[in-house]
Amino acid sequence: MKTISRKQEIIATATRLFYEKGYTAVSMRDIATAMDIKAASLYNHIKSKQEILSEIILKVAEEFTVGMENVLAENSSAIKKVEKVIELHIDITVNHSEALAALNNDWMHLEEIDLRSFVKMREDYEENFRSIIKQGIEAGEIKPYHPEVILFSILSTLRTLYLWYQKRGKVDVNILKKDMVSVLIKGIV
Amino acid sequence: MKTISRKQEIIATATRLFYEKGYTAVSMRDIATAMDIKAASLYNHIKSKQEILSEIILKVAEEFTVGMENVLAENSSAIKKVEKVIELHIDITVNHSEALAALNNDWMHLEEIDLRSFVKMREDYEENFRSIIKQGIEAGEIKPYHPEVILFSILSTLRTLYLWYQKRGKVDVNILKKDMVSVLIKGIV
DNA sequence: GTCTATAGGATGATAGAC
DNA sequence: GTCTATCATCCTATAGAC
Repeated sequence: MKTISRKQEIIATATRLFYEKGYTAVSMRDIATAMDIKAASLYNHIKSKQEILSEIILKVAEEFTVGMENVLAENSSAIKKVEKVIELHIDITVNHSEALAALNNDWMHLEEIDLRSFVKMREDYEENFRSIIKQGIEAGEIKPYHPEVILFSILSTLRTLYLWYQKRGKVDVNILKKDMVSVLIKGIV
Repeated sequence: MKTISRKQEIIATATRLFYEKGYTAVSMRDIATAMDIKAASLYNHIKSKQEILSEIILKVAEEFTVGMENVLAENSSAIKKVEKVIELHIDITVNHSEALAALNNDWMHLEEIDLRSFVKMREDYEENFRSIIKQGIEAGEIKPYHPEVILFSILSTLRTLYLWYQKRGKVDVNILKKDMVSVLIKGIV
């Protein structure tokens, strides 16, 4: 078992503080104080505040991207793929619930290169999810509602799941998956 | 037709900027520049930055509170009440889409008195919605899924509707209501 | 790897002239 | 009602000692 590096410790502390107050409202002094060191010491491990944000957001964004690619690579029905996407969100929520606050609310404070990279990943993700739903409708597996409404309705629930997951005190993952799949899917099949 | 006061102009400008970058990332200078005046001039109309935030958030929060009271006062089925709640969210989204960003993401920066007042309203609102759903389940109108999952799933979609509404370019309200009600309700009845 | 000291600039807010 | 000038404080980040 490797002990986590000082850099990872900084990122973990920042992730929690960003979750509580948002990126802009948290100062380098806040992060340092929470670690019982001085703000200047942080710069021995990271090069800027934006780098911290970038590491938090892009790491999780890449997990979504890889997860979606795996779902697309499957040889299964559209409805089964939607189920897999729901499970992907739940797994990431369980493992990185606090990081999702930054990803949802503070992505616009990324520096330009990272911002472009993030927006691209998010757009691709939505587009992939959209085509799964459209294929499901064409195949007659999913009811012919406006695909955009279905996409938005499922995605907005999954994207804010981290807020609820924190509040409820870490429900059992498998029960969560079963119930979420029921509620989100039963309405559209 | 009364022309809007300078104070309302400040609030409208701040609402837009808070929507784009978040409360903490927007300075009084930013607000003033957007109005083509100097930051010091703002203080002739408002007493602090937090007062602006408070006016934005509490005004909309009160609309939700009043709207929910009207729904509860109705003599109708639980499922009809859920429909009315969905329509309430859509109406508020259409009329105050930018203010909903502050309400969703910046409420924690309210000063203490307003913070308490806001949290109370939000908790009461959720509790009222929860009991409508529970009554619907007891009456056999709503499927007996975990009420918390139903509550969260509907509420998180409605709460982030403002993001989607902005992006889609102002869909027709009545079409939006019909589609949202279908997608959100059909899964649980 | 952490510290003190500090640069250089932004921030919310006030005082007082016009 | 807006301005200029300014205060006191906070901010990110760097330099250099230990």
